[in-house]
Amino acid sequence: MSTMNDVAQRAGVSLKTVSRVVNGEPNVSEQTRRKVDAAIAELDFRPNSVARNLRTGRIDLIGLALPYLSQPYFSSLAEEIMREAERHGLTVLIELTEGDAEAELALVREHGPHLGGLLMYPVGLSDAQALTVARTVPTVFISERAYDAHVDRVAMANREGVRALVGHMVSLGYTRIAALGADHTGRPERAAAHLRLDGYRDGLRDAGLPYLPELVLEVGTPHWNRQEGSAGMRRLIEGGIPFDAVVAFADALALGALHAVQEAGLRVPAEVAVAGFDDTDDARYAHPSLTSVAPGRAQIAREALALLNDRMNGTVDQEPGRLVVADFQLTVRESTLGGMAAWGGA
Amino acid sequence: MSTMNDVAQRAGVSLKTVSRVVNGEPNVSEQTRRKVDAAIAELDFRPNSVARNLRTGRIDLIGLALPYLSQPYFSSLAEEIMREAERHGLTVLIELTEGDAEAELALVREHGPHLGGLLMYPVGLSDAQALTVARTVPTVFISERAYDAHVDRVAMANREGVRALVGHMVSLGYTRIAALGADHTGRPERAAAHLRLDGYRDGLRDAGLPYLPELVLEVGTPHWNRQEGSAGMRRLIEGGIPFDAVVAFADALALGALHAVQEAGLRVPAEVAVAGFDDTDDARYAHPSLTSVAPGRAQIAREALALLNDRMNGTVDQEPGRLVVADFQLTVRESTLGGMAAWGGA
DNA sequence: CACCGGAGATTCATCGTTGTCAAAGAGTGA
DNA sequence: TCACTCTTTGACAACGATGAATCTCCGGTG
Repeated sequence: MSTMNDVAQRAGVSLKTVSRVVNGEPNVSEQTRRKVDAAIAELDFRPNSVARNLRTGRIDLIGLALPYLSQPYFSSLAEEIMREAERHGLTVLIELTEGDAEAELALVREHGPHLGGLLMYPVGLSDAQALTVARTVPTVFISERAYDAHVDRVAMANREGVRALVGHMVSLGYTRIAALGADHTGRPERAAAHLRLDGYRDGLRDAGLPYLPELVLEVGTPHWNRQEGSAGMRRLIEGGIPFDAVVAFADALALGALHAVQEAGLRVPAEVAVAGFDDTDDARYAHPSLTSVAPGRAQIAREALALLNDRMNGTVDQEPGRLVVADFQLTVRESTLGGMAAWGGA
Repeated sequence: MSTMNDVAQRAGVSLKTVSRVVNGEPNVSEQTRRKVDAAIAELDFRPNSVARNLRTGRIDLIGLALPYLSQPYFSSLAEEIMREAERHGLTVLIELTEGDAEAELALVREHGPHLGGLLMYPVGLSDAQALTVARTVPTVFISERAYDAHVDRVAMANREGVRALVGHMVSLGYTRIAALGADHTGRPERAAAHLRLDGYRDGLRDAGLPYLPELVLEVGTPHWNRQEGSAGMRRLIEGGIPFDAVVAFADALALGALHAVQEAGLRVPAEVAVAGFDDTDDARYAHPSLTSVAPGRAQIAREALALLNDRMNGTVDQEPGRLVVADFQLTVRESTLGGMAAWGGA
């Protein structure tokens, strides 16, 4: 590992001049610059970011706090964010919270002060705690839950997305549309479920269809998975309640529902249409491929980093928190259209 | 952000004494230690790891280079590794290579010198390049491909795992067992496929069954996914070749196969048994739940970090590379047993 | 009583950079 | 030629911590 000093000696200039060249500062003659560049190349010198960070106080390392990595939505979000961060010249440090408020706070206490910024998908954090986090380190939350007005947040178009999904179903002639994944506990960490249910109601209202509580299925676990989806759907089927479409609030639920429906001998989409939310890879590869709301992951990543960048540069230091809602896309596949695309098509 | 200096002033001792206390060094009186601890608590002081790293040259940050995060095997591996690293007091920096040798090298050139160590799941790296990487930074490869004898590597029991899987099938009475996921290109980056095929042959030989080339299905893409699994299985079915079991070399392939088999009207496992490799969550939640070889992810994480730790401490500096093969477990579920467990069990 | 050993604490230099400030050279106008 | 810019360059301190060397007591010895 060569240092700036080595480069300086080799180029026959002072250390500071090398620093100037490396950082593209002005007031270096073309000739010197070339000499230094040559020496840098010869020694394969790379500035020591540790030392640089120490000196400047700026850190090009940002944290990304997620509950899990093993769930498709989070791993693909992480991928997008890492790609976007690279464009900003930032390195991403992923931290797992397992959805525990304690861990979320501990992480911030521990690493927060030594991170340039933090992107966090909070789960257990209360309003007050979120504020604490944001005061420790420049933070942008990626969350469906509305926090106190003083923190920045990027969210999905939960409500509009499901509304559009219902509209899509209606336009295809389905009228008894079940909702899968509702939550009636009202707990704030289930905000996504609440908003999506609102969207479901909106969609029905748009179409002049009645809201039928018996078509609204609550599921149990805190995180939506296939088992829950399948179990919920079976309850509906066994209850003998007629339905011709299912809007699931997550792809995992939809995939579970798909199974239960097919297991019951119903054809998808001929007899029952199924759609999900998240547009994960699993949805694309399902059989039949699953219609889903793509929440604009790339845009979420982009916006989150844009907001964070502002915070890190102090551009918006005292502003109240900003909220960005990403655009969504309705990705229509076989599970609501039938026979139009080969299995596996996008 | 308070510094050691602040703590020193507050406690009325020298900066170095604070350093001693923080690092648990001897030769500090109990009384002083208490004073310092109190000051640390009052100021909520946390040592600046950037400065510490600069001074000591030791870095508690290790890289984890993976091709993707969005594939279940990798994201769950990453989770395990992060958990294990925490136990060693290390922080993990995940880097994505997209399976490109160029990116793998670039990453090492760029970040390598400033990382304490590196865990890498190489894809495109040649033998010579792997050695280059290992010389840049203490490295442990997690890879099925055998590299040059001078690098450390942790691998799965590819061959033994599939062999056991075939044995399991045989013990249940299946005799025409198809292999899904073979590779005949011989390209070294497909080592996993080669080893698993070897295991398949071993299993047949153990049982005294003939190796039938028409039951061995090659798949196309570099990474195994459901579409490929399903396409391969359909070729087999349409070819009219009789079979009563499928050993897929990856869960994704097995899930695709499951669909194709069921689509063809065959019951699993009554008429056809299906099993995979990797033991991902998807396998557990599939319908029927999928028998799979669990490659010992936790052990892989543990061993990889143990090896890396040695390298980082220079304990084994000049030794030739070491190879650890993790134990595997055969996780038997409905897709080979039938009717014994409720869906989603195990 | 002078001397020694050792625990407990301190001072000073240092890791590899960047910010500040001053010095040296080059060019300009009077 | 001199005073005065403006550009280019360098010396030095500093970021926050640790390692080496040193200093200060204090009790124990001969």
